[in-house]
Amino acid sequence: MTTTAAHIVEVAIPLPLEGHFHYLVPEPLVPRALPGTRVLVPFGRRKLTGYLLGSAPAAAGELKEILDVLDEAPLFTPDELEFYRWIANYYLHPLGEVIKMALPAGINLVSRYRCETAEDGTPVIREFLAGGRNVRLERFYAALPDPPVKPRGKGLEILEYLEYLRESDESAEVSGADLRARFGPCTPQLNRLVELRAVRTAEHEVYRDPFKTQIFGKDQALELNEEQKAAHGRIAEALRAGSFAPFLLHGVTGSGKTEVYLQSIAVALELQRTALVLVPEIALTPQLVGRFKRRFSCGIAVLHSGLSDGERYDEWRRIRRGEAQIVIGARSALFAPLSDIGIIVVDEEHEGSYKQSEGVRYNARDLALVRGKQAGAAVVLGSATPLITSFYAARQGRLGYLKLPNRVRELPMPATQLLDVRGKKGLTFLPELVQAIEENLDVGGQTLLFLNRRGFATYLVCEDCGHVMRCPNCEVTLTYHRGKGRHICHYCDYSLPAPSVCPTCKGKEITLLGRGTERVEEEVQERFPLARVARMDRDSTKGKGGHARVLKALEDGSVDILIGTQMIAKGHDFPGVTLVGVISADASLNLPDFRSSERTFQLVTQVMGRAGRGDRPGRVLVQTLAPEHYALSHAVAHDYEGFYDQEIAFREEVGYPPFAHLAALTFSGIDSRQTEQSAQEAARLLRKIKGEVRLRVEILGPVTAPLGKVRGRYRWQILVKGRERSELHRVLFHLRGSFSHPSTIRLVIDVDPVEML
DNA sequence: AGCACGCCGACT
DNA sequence: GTCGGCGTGCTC
Repeated sequence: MTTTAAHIVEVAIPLPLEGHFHYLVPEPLVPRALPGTRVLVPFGRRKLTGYLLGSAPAAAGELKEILDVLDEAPLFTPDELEFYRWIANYYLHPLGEVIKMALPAGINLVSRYRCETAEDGTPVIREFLAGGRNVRLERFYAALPDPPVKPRGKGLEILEYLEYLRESDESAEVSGADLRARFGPCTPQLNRLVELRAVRTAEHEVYRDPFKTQIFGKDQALELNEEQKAAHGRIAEALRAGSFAPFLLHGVTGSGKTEVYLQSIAVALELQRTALVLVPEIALTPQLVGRFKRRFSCGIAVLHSGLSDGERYDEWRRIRRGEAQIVIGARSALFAPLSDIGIIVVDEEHEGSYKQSEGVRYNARDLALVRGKQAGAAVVLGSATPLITSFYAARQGRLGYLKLPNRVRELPMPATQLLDVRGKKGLTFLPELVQAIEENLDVGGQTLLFLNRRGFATYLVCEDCGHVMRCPNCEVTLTYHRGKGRHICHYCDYSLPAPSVCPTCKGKEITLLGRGTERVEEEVQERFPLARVARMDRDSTKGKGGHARVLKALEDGSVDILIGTQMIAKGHDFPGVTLVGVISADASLNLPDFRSSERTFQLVTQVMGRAGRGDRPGRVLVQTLAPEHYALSHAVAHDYEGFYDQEIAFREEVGYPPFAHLAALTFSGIDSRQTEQSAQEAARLLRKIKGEVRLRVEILGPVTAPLGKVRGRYRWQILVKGRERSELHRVLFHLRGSFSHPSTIRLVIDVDPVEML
């Protein structure tokens, strides 16, 4: 046995590189070089932070030595590492980058170079390390007994205050920031007090608490109805059993899902376990955090991308130290360093915002199941309109199915009606909708008008030659935004000033076809001049608080009619809304995406759910060119089962399996001669698939010819959106004849992990 | 990702 | 003559 063998470690580097690297650990660092710590390593001619994975048995070649161990204690546990490895493997992403993404931002050291001028005037390049931890230290003050001398003036006031505190608590300390808040600027006085030995001082780490100044009241568990009790009972039973148990909580809008979450979490806490709650958007966290703070007296941490690096790091440390038992946040909260998780809630599990689409591409809804499995936790996927995938998994018995078919407090579901707009294309509102809005205004109810198209006109046609204005990059039609006075591409943000001349015939007459929210807002104002009208979409809510401002106006009743895009469909609870009008349900129905029916059903159901949540019943009118489409007919009938049955049948028929989030293509055991054939077959299949496709391409075997950008890699993945389909064809083209020996190419698609657990 | 090495075009 | 363009290759 050699002594050095034990001192070889495996290190993951946060760079887009396959594989890990091995280093020697110098003797003095051995006790500190634990798995889960960050280490500073020489890498090429740079110094980088890597993550120590564990000891390695032996390694070939010359090894470099670790320069330093950067942490006193591991940042991640073996369990967490296992989770990171799962992610790296599933999403084909380097482990080092996965770990970096999972840990709070801004704590890594990297070498940088700086040009300095030496004393003799010659420039020198100095290497230094940038980045690093981000702990806030604050100075605390406490009175000492029997001060030898007392100052006068403000100094005396401060001293008397500190002495007063000391009487009730020997160890009472006050931060400099608190003293300055109380006494105004007083740094010189404080320094003087320390100098006089009347006050002692110490530095402590402090947390930056995003909710510090808010005061929360207390509330109590609400009475559950029968279905809520049944759902809660099954979750509680699973928690007591203590093993992995995934559930789909299918509760109609307004059915009280949150109360089920709260009471289930209470059970987990009683069992001394912790809880993780994921919400789709930052905008929804404050509302929910308030509700949790009123209900629970334990530590609650919040994690989302709206926090500063410092705040996030502080919340992370609180969680790691076990000072928070509940974590609430957006998708990145999935990586909260909670120990012994008992329950993971994924609220509005159907929301697309659970997908991370930059860097490590992951879906927090999927990974919640994986983390839950590893932790032996209950995982509750909650939604009024679950993913087809989830519903299918529930049917197959892979997810426990918990149903809340009724609204709480015996509120009825809104009365709904489809309005056929065929042959009435010029009208924004059919007479029935106009009348319903008038009636609703008369009785003082609020109205939501939903249209999933921003801007003023969505289709710009030249009167003279019929040319349609399109984006030169994306081929999509340009949308006219009256507010900005520009023609804008909603795909890439390319824009032209308006009014524009026709690019082909230089004609000046451009007809504005198609309606966006801007035009609907204008029409509503013309038609209902006395109504107070507001608009909510990406354009009208730009900047911080824009979103909250519109919602506040709706809440306090200063808006009668709100026009908006899907933003208005999301989980807000406004008791004053009694009428919902869908201007056109067709925009989302005709998107080139194999999930357009699913999306439309979800969107229409969600927006319908905003109606009648208060004391008065709600009414919904849906205008469409396709009233017999099953997504719409089932939505307005509140017939979930019917819709899911039909959609699952459709998926099976067209070959988009209902257990896959994306479409599936698998090619295995292909040798060089079959490659061309398979590329052609893949291209043919891909033409049939609409929407987004993520392909994992694995080549097992030697690659002998250049493969464009992917040369030298044996595994990679490509995400292909509709308009990038040609990019995939290019890659597949490159695959042809690239293998001198029989190889295996597998093109695999994302499958819901619940199918694999 | 960086950073070096290397091999060709337009510059003081 | 060399400065710098980015193609290619490597990092324990």
